[in-house]
Amino acid sequence: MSRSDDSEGRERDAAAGRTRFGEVDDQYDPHAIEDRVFDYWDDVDAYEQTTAHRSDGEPFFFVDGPPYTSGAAHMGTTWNKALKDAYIRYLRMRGYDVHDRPGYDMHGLPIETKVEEQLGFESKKDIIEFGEDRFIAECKQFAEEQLDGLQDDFKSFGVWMDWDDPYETVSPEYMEAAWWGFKQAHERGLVEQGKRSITQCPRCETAIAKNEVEYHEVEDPSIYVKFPLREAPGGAGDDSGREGSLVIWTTTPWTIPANTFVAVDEEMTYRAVRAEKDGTEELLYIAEPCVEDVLKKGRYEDYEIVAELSGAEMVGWEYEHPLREEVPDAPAFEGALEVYHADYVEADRTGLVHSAPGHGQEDFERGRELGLEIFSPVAGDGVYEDAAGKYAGTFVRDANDEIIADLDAGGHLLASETYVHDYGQCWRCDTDIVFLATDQWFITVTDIKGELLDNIDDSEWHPQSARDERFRNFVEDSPDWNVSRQRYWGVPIPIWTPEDWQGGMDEVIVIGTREELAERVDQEIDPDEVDLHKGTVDDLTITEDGTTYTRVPDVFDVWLDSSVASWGTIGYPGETEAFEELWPADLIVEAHDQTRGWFWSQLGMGTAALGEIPYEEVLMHGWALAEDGRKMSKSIGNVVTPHEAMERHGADPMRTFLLSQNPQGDDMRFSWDEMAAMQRDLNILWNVFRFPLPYMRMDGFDPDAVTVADADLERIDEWILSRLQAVEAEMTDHWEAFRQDRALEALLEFVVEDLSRFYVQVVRERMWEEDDSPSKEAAYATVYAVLTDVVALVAPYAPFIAEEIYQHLTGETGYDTVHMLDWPESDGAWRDVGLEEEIAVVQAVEEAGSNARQQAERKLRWPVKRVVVDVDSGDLAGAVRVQSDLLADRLNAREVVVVDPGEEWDELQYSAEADMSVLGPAFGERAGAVMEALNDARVADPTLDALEAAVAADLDEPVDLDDEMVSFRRETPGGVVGTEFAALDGSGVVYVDTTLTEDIESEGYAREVIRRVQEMRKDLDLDLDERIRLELDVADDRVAALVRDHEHLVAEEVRADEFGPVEDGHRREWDVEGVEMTIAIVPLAEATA
RNA sequence: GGGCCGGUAGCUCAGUCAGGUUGAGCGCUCGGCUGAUAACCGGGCGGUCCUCGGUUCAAAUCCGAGCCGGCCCA
Repeated sequence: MSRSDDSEGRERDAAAGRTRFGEVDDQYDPHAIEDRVFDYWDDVDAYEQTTAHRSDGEPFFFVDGPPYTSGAAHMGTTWNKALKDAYIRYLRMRGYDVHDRPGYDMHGLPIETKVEEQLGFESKKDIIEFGEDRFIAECKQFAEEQLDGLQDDFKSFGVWMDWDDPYETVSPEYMEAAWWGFKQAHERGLVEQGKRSITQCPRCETAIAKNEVEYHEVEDPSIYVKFPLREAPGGAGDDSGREGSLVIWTTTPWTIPANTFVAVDEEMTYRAVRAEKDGTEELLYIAEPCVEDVLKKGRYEDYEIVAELSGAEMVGWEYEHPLREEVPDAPAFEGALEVYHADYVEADRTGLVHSAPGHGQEDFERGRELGLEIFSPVAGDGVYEDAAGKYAGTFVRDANDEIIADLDAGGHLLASETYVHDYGQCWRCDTDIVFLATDQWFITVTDIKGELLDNIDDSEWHPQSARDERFRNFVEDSPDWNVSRQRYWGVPIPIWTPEDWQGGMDEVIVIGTREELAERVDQEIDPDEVDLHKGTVDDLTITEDGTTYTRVPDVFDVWLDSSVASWGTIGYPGETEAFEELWPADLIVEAHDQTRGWFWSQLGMGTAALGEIPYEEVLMHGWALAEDGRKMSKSIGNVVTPHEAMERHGADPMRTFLLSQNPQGDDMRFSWDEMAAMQRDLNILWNVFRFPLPYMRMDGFDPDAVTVADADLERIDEWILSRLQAVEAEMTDHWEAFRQDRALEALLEFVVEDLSRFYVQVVRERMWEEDDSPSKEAAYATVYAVLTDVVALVAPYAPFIAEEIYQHLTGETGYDTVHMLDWPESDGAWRDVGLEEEIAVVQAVEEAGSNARQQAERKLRWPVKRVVVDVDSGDLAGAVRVQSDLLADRLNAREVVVVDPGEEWDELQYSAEADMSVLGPAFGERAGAVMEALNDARVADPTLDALEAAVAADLDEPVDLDDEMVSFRRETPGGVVGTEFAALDGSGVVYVDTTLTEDIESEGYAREVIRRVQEMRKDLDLDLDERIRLELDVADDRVAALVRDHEHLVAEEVRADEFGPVEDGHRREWDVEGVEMTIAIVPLAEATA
């Protein structure tokens, strides 16, 4: 065994990681361990060995949800990856060959926006000037830089995935997977182009997904507008028209040019009111509950109700467009400018709703139902087109004031004010969104909704309720999927349309693979080399049967990219073997925001392309909230970065904290305190591990020669092994139920409570024995067996400390990495429930005994004469008897006495406390005397009879007592304190007799001396087996004599071979319980040298 | 505005499905231990179980309404 005291040498040994029972740091230092273990993993190719070790195992197809490559990993991403890493490690230990390719989502508008910022761009025009190809190249470079940063972040806390070969959504193979999936959907007839009301960012000039819309407070106009009802064209005799106006309310004046109809609720009651202002009268139609408010807004002085009618009666009424002069092209087509029923009408504001299918989403849906044309005179940049007449060329929001003024001038404005409400903005550039009806490409998932809902049932979720409530609700309500974006950095949509295309999907060409692309395009391309981004494919044309097809200019919504990950990550359709073996995914692990994200997009795409849900099991975790319970946010200033957490506590404590959180749906609240607590628990593990090392090293313990199977185990050894089996079984159950947090709780409780606080405390003395003994070997073998299992159990949580401990325990004899171990199987042969119960009794009795000691103010160092355990159950009595030696040891008692159920400890007496409010009325003038007699009485049994006898004897006359008059109190003999306890199904009292005897004092003082000598040995940093010479001067002669009586004990415990004056040694003055002592020690080797 | 989740000790969370005297860790405090020692152990203090109403002999738990936080949708 190499022992080297220079730190350099120690580091080298540890880095090699192969020195069994080698020296370790006194302190648990997570950072030092990480540094060593990272180097060590590199040296032995730990990751590669571990994956190779399982290559023959049953395949397990895990699919990594690709994080988006903008910005660094935050606490949520870190939690996510820690969970993935822990489950992958666990699955590997269970023997699976786990697919662990990480992935990155690298396309999309967010990256374009960041790059635009970097380049100082303000609109699409800047991109076109810069050059689309150059811009795409910039985006690619940006995404790759971010990817490198994320990889480093994930590696830094020990995540083991296939970092050398991540799947990237920008690679040709992956983009091909998207094309292929889209083509499958097309072949099922699920792709179409159509107008849809979409949320458009006018700055980015593209549709953005609904979940990319963020809502913030804005102040908008709030106007009430009168739409004049159409008067009868035929004059007075014609009753097809009517007088008066419909009153509508809107916060978007810019949508009024596109007004197409007014919506009412058929069921609602409306009123025609004749309102008067400045001497003129107007006839207004308003919903009944809104009349007062509207007239107040319009500052009308008086009004009368002319008629009351239902919404149904108003349907079909016609009105004039209020901006006809300004916008001559405003809707006038068949069916326009009429009143219709709509579900979205509420008795709010006016109860009549201005509806512009070219802008509003609900308006659009209703307009389509009604078969109305969709009029949307606004371009993608939010600027009015020519159809908007007077307003053409103006940005819509800038036109609000002018429109309001025009409405006022035309006599249509009833009231105008402002309104503060939440309105949607683009999440990347904060520009207010506009609703537009534009041409987009869709996957019509609404056509296969039944199939989607059926397929949900093929997946198992944790928690299952998320699937059945949240996810199902979302899928039921989901509209068709708009997959097109009018941008640059994305997977180009692989649709080629013929010249003069009329919209029929039979006439378009959809390309599914690079091979097919190369075959069909007019240009010469190499399918193995071709880049599929816009720069390349925009120039490709297809000519078939004399018709030339050109590609549509759009790219895919970036959500489509990740939706194909389950086959993209295994190279399908380019490679088919892995797909056939693995697909669909066995497990995915993401946060609950992905119900509308990746969980959904994969279901949609998987069902559209392959008719199946692409994942079988989902672990859905929550978000990482800040310590204040709110989300971490730069603006609130409550962000904690993983980097910061690791700097403070290290990777293992951070991981362990994250993994101690319930992974099923609940948000996690970050907590520095909890993370520190995890570090403390790992520290206890560290101490448990390093405590026996010096002894094992000194004795040359060989764990391969002495195992628990053949060692001469003591009961306590069998107990800890039994507890270990119980913990292993419990942990496995929790892991299988996706509750690694509960498994961790069980493990830490075992390590802290059973192993550290109990077992190690009990076996310490066995390890201190200098001579070889079967008992010591059994203790070594037991600790060794427990620790080697514990490091396996802790490995998925804290891979670094697990590795460090494992390498020190096994040296050259084990695997090159702890992560190659199998998950420990609970071995029933070691299980002994009766023994576990027995020790539980010992722990309960010890706790009560310690409490009694504390009350008696007798510290543990001083022995007590005896401990009496009075119990009410035979099981308890039996357990205490069997374990009385252990108990005596734990409580430092000379003797343990059991009082069986049904028996009384004969030294115990009872006194009675008199209740004068009862005694008074009963005994009248005798009450005082009775009370005194009662208070003085001591009886052996707590019964009224005994008490009556005692009182009668005292008073010399009989008394008649009842339960109401007295309450019994236990009276222990002098020097005895009792504490109650409960264990198994019984209870009892532990009495500690602290009566001092000369012998006890002698040992007590001797132990005081021993403790102080040990501290002085520590001061000198002496080796464990260093012999010393000891000088002892005690100021009190009596105490000096007492200590001398136990000189042998002192000599043995402190390894003092000689007593007598010490010169030039280490000398200290002590105050022991008020007695002054001077102690001096010197190592004998030094003294004789 | 709607769906889902959460609100229990100063802090982090169990307990809620299946109603029966609310538990643990951390913190605080008092004490103990002393070759695991810059560690460790024990005792104690500490709760309108978010609020209000209902069901019930009995509600943290079941029901209804509301408030606060989170995610998603509008």
